[in-house]
Amino acid sequence: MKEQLQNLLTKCIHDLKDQGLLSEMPSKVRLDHTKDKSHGDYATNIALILAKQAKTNPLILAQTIIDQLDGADFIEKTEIAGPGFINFFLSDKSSAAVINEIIEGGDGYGTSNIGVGQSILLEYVSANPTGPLHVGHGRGAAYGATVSNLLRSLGYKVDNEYYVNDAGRQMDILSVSIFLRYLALCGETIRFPDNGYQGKYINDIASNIMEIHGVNFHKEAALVFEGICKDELEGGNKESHIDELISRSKELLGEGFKSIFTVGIESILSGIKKDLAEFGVVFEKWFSEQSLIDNGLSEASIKRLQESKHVYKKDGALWFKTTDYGDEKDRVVVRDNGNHTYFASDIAYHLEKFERGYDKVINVWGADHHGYIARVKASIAAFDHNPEKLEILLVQFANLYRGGKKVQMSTRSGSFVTLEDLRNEVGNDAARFFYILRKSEQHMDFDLDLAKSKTNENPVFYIQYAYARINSVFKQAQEKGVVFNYKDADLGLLTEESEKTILRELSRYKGVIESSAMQYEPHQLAYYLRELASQFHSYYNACPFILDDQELTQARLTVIHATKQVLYNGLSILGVSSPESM
RNA sequence: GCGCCCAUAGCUCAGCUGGAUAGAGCAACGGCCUUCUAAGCCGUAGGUCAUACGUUCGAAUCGUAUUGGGCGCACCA
Repeated sequence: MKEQLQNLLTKCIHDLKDQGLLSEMPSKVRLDHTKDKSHGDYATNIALILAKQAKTNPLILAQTIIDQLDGADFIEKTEIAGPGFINFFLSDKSSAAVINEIIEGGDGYGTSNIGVGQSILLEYVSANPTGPLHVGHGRGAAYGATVSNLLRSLGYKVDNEYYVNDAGRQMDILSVSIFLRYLALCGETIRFPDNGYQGKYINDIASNIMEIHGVNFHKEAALVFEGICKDELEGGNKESHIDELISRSKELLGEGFKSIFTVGIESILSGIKKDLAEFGVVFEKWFSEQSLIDNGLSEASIKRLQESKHVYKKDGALWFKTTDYGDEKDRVVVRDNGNHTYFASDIAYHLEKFERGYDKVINVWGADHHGYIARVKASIAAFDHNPEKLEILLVQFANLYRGGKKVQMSTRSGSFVTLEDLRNEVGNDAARFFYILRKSEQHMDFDLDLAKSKTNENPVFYIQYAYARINSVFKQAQEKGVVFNYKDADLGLLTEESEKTILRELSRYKGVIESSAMQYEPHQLAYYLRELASQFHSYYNACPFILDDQELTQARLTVIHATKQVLYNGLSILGVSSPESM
C-alpha cells in the first residue's frame, strides 16, 4: 500500500518537474504512517521540504501537489494540515486488500524479497567455553537469534555462527581447575587457586573424569604444589601461581592433561549447545579457534601481514600497525614468548569469514568489547577487504532485579545466575521477549518478578492472551455453527472505531518487519505486537464478534483471524510461542 | 587523562533518523464481569525531554560546552 502511494507521489513530482515547478526530489521527503488517526493513514512532509526550492509557501505547494494526484481508487481523500503536511485517508478497499493478503499469506505473511540473493554471516554469543552461559550471554543469544529471524524473513540467507574460543591460556586454566577438583576427589587436600574457575560445574566435570578414567590421573598434592610460587591471597601473584600450576600439571600428566581438557570442553560445550537449543537459538556452525591454529590459517594470515608490511618487531613481539587504519595504538599479534594473542586468532577468523564470500558479516558483541572494533576492521582493511561489510552490533549488559534489588554477580567466583536458571525461573517465552524488549545498546534492568508474573503487568502474557482469546472466539463460533469464510466477508460493514483502528495497525506489520530487520532492532517488533494486542483487547471489549447478523459476524471474524495470524507470525520471529489457550 | 555508549512521567522504557498537542507499560486514583477467557477494558492524574548556548519555517531528535552515570583504554581472553 505504501509503495503504491510512494509511486503516485513520485510520479506527481515528475509531472511537476516537467512543468518546471520543481527541480530535484530530495531524499528527506518522508511518507509515514500517522500517529494520530485524525491525520489520516499516511502523511508526507513533501510540501514542507520542497517549498523552498519551489519558491512558494508550503500550503500552496501542497495544494498544487494534491491537484496533480488524480484519484487513485485506494485513496478516499487527502487533506492539507498543519504547516503543510498532506494527509492521505485510504479507502476501505485498501484495508480489505491487506486483510486478504494476510490470510492468504498465512504463516509466511510478512516475508518479502528485499534480501533475496544476499547472504549474511551472523556471529553471536561466542561465549568462552569455560563455564555455562549466564544471563548476560542470554541477551546476546536472544538478540542474535531474533535478528537472524528478521533478516531471513526479508529473504536474506543467514548463517548463524558461534565462535568457540577453545584455544589459549584460558583453556589451560580450565583444565587445571578441573584437575585440582579431581585430585580432591582422589582424597588429596588442595588449595584451590584464586584465579581458577570456581563454579560447581567444575566439580561435576571432575567426577565425570573419575567415572571415565578412574584414578589414572591421581598425583600427590605435595608433588603438584612443590615449589610453586605463592598465590595472591597468600601474598604472591595469582597469574604466576596458576601459570606454574599449568606447567607442572602438564609435566606430571603428559597426555593425561589433554584428556582432562577434552572431557572438560566437551562437557561444557555440550551444555552450552543444549542450553541454546532449548532457548530456541540454533547455530549452523560452531567455529573452533583451535582449528585456525591446527590448519595453519592463523600462521598464514600473519605471514600475509608480514608480506604486505603491516607488521613490525618491537621488544621481541610482533606488532600489527592498526594505527594505519585509524586504531589508537598498534596491537601485538605474537608475544615475545612466541604465543599468538587472541587478536591473532581473530584476524585469521575474520579473514576466513570474508573469504567465505558473504555479502555482509555481522558480529554481535558485548558492549565491553567496543574497543576491539577498530583493530578488527583494521585487519580486514589490511587484507584489502571492505571493512564496511563488517557490521558490529553491541549489546549492553543486563542487570537482574529480584524483589526490587539488584542481583549481584561475579563470574570468577562462580556466583552468577546462569541462562538455564533464568529460563527455569521465568520460562523461555518471557526470557526471549524481555531480552529484546529493550534497544540492544541500552542497558537493561531485567525484572525477574515481572517476567514471572502471570498478570496484566507482564507484556508477554498480554500478547499471548490476545492470541489465545481469538482462538477461543473461533472455538465458540464453531460450536454455534458459524461457518467462517473470509472470502464472503464484506469489510465495508466495519464502521466501528475500534475495528478501523485494528485494520490500520494490521497494514503496518510488513513495514515494521522491514524496519526492525534493516535496523537490527527487534524491539520495534515487540512494541508493535503489544500495540496490536492492545487494540485487539479494546476491540474485544467494544464489539461482540459472534452475532445474529451473519454478514457482520463474517466481517469481524475475518479481522480477528488476520490479527491472530499476524500475532502468530510476529511472536514466531521473536521466538515466543503462541498458546492456543491460557 | 583519552575514546565509545547513555540521560525522556514516581519506576522500566518507546519516540519510526528534523515534523503536527512528547507516548506506552507498571505503580496511584475512579469505574466495568447474568453476554465470545477480567491474564481484559474504559477513565483520571502524572513532564522545564539532565543543563546552557547554537543550527532553521520547526529540535527530545542535529552541533558545541557543562553536569551526572556505564564501559573500554594488556605482549588477558
